[in-house]
This record gives sequence, structure tokens and C-alpha cells, in this order.
Amino acid sequence: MKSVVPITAVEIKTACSQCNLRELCLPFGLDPGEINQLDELVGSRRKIKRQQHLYRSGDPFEAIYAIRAGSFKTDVILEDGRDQVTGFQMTGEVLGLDGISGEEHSCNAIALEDSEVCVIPFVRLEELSRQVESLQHQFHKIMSREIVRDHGVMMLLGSMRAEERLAAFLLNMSQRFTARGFSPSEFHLRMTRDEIGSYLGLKLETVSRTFSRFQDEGLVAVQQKHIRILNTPGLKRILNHHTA
Amino acid sequence: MKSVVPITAVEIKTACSQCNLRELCLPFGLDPGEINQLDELVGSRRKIKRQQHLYRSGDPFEAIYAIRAGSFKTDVILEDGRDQVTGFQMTGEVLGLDGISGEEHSCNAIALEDSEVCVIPFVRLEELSRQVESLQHQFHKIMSREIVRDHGVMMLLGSMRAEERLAAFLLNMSQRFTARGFSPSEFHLRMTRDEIGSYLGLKLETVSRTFSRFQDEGLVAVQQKHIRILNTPGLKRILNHHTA
DNA sequence: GGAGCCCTTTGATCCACGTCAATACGATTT
DNA sequence: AAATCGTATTGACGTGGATCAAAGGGCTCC
Repeated sequence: MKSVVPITAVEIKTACSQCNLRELCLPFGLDPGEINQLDELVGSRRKIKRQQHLYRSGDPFEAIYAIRAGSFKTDVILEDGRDQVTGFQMTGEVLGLDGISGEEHSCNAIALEDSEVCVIPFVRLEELSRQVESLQHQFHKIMSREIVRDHGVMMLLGSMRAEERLAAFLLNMSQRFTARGFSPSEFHLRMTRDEIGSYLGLKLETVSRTFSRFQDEGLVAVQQKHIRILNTPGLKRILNHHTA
Repeated sequence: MKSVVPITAVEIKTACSQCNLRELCLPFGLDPGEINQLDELVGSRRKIKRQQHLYRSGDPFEAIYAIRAGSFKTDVILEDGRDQVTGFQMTGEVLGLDGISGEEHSCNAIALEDSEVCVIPFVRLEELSRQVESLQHQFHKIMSREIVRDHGVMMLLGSMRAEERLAAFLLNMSQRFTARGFSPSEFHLRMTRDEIGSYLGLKLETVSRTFSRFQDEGLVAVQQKHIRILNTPGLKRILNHHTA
């Protein structure tokens, strides 16, 4: 048995090539050799405790981050104190793209639970994506996906009623948990009613009441942050049947 | 005088290197040699008449578009007919970034007036931006700017009142007209009250009433689509003084 | 240059969601 | 196991913006 370069357990756990999130993340579509190049680029890993900031609005932009474990929210805060949650991010998703345009971050990224991210120095990412076409393209897709997602949120905020917003939110969470190999119908929300409300443009009381109504109608079973979806088609019907 | 390749007036008018929008557009930050390379990439130009689509949701994605003259709106339409305007675009701004992620466009782009765009075939843009670092970076900035802009709209839709939304909208338009060398205080809106309302998450009646209120308060002079801003600090104050 | 139609304005009324308030639950700490 | 504090639920009431309706104004297209 050859053992020229002893590989420690930590190093193995660390590499994109060994990461079970690679199909959801930056390495998607790269061949093994290319993934190894990406491995070298992902300099370090950072652990962020629940409620702590990964970055703040105004921080200099140096890297983007791929979520390896845990979850985050991003928000924007106005001078007068009002804040708007602009997204919830799960494993394999990328954080920090907002910082590219202005050389500094334009929102806050806060861990919803103890989490870990891969630090991807942006200058080096641009460098490598000039050499690796598939990486370049995947990165562009990730940015574009963020734009499309934002359009969906604008649709939701601009023209949906409270029930529709919450139904859309639950179906979106379900779909993303599914993509990560978890149950489509049963999951644990990491964010508070207030944070959900901010994201959906509703007050926390409205979120709570709407959850209760869904429960009364047999669509979901809600127990605090634990959600069981009982009637997916019913939720989808709320989205489509606009009775106005 | 050599004249191997006769250059017609049209071709000259056509080039990025001669375009007075280059400081706002993709060529920003490139040196003259690099801009010439970009010139070769911008294959053709397309004229779009008022109310016509530049592309539709579902169209295959092949190119992005830089607006050379005129203006556009983008919108998303749900099955039940509801639609949401996701943005208004002016000269020098780029359209079509939504299409990268799914290989097809995910919204509609419609000309608000007779307009003209530069067609930038996306495969060739990726190719050239692998060679030209400054182009790559400028393209990334443009995508990132779109994400930041979307966050601003989410803030607006999620946590602002009607007056604040319209004030933010007017200040944003003013700032963009200014960047294009037009008056900061007097301009012509190309979109209807209904389109403004859709963008701001309000009904057209509310937009109209809010314009009237602004007029009563001496903040603006409104005459149909012609807007004169009389009190910019007053408008800014509406944005910051959240009396709730 | 006139007819028609879309766009805009304004008023009256309604209702979904916000606000205010009280209580209850659950996780964490001691 | 009790105390504490953030989080969630639920009720009563208020309101900003939606809806319904009607009339006037200004483009656009013949």
C-alpha cells in the first residue's frame, strides 16, 4: 500500500471533491481534475456560532462563502432601524455575492444555528474561473439563480396575500430540504416567526395566525418550529387559486 | 489612404468604443484595446418598438442585451394572470441575466418606448471574459449590482409604506437620469401608473393618490408622466422619518 | 385633425393585515 | 425543579391601501 502523502481525516473532510454537497454547490458540473483545482482555492473554513455574523453590511468584500453546515439569514437594515430579511440560505448555497458590486458587503449574514462555511477568496475564484470554463459557467449560473430567486420574492411581496406567501414559503422550504436528502413533508424551521414575517413582508402575528389557519384546515401540523406538511396539493392550490 | 475594409457610418456608430454609454455599461474599466475586442463580440443591434417584447419568459437564452436607446420593463407573470414588474431599465443597463441559470429566460422584457439594444451573445461573452480580466470583473459587478438592487426592492416591498415607496422610486429615477446627463429634477416617466404600481406593490389608484398628495405638499409637480421634483430633501425625509 | 380608447384622477366604501395587549409555552440557566 | 426570558399564540380593535365606481384628459391611430 502506497502512502506517499498521508491524508488526515480532517483534510479529507475538507475537500470539495469529498463533499457530499458538491452537486448543489460551486463544483457542480466540474470534472474530477477541475474539482481538485477548486479544492486548492478553498483556503479555509470558518465556524460561525448561532446568532453571529458571517459578515456585516460595510465589511470589505474579499470572499464569497459556501455553506458547509448549518443555515443563515441575510438582512438589510435602514438607519431608522427597520430591517428586511432578504433570504434564508441552506447548505450548499453561496453567500456574499452582494459584495462584488461595491467592494463591500451590502447586507448582513447571520447564522441561524451553529454553522460552518468554506471561504472562497474572490480574486482567486475569478482567476481560476478564467482557466476553467465549467467553473466560470457554474458561477454565473449561481449568480443568475440568485437574481431569479429575488424576482420570485418580489412577486410574492408585490402581489400575493398572506396565505399565499406562507404557502409559497413552506413549499420552497420543503423543496430545498428534499434536494438535500431530507423529508419533503417534515422539517424544522431554524428561524423565528418574526424573521419569517420580515422575509414575507408580514408581521409575526400574521405569520402565526396563518400557520394556525393552515393547521385548522388540515394543511399542516405546526408545533413551534417543527412543521409537518399534511396536504401539499392543498398548499399548491392556495398559490394558484387567486380568489380576488 | 488604405481602405481595405471600408467602414460605414453605421459601423462606427455601432462600436462600444464610440458609445457615450460606455461608462455605464459593460465596457466600464476596460482599456481601449480591450474595448475593441468587445466591439467584435457585440454582433448585432436590435430595434424594439414600444410595447414589443425583447424576449419572453421561456425563450431560449442565448444573449444578454445592453440598452443603447430607450427603456424597458421586465415582468413575471403567474398562471392566474397576476403579474409583477420586477424592474425598469434605462440606457447602458443590461437585460437578460435571469436567463443564465436555467438556459431560458424567466421573465419578459418589454420596451416602454421605441428602443435599441446591443446583442451580446453569451457564449462569446464568457469566452472573452476568460481572456480579459477587467471585462470579467465588470460583468460580475453588473450581476452583483442587480442582486443588490433586488434587495433594495425587497426592502421597499416588505417594509415601506406607500409614500415611502413612491418617494424612493422618484429619487431612484432622478439619480439614474442624472447619471445619464439629464436633469435630476425634471423628467418624463415612460411607464404607466399601473406599471409603477405593480413594481411598488401598490394599486394604480394608490400611486395616483400618492402623487397628488406629494403635489399638494409641494414636493413635486406632476403633470401626467411629466415629473418635476421641487423638494428633494423633503422626499428624502419621507424615506427616513418612519413615523410608526 | 378628429374619434376612440386608454390612462389618470378622485370619491366612497371595505377589508386584510397591522397594532396593541395579554397570556402561554419552551428552552436555558441556576 | 424553579426562575427567567425569548418566542409563540390568540383576541379585540384600528387603519392603510384595495376595491368599486364614475368622470375627465390626453395620446394614438386613422
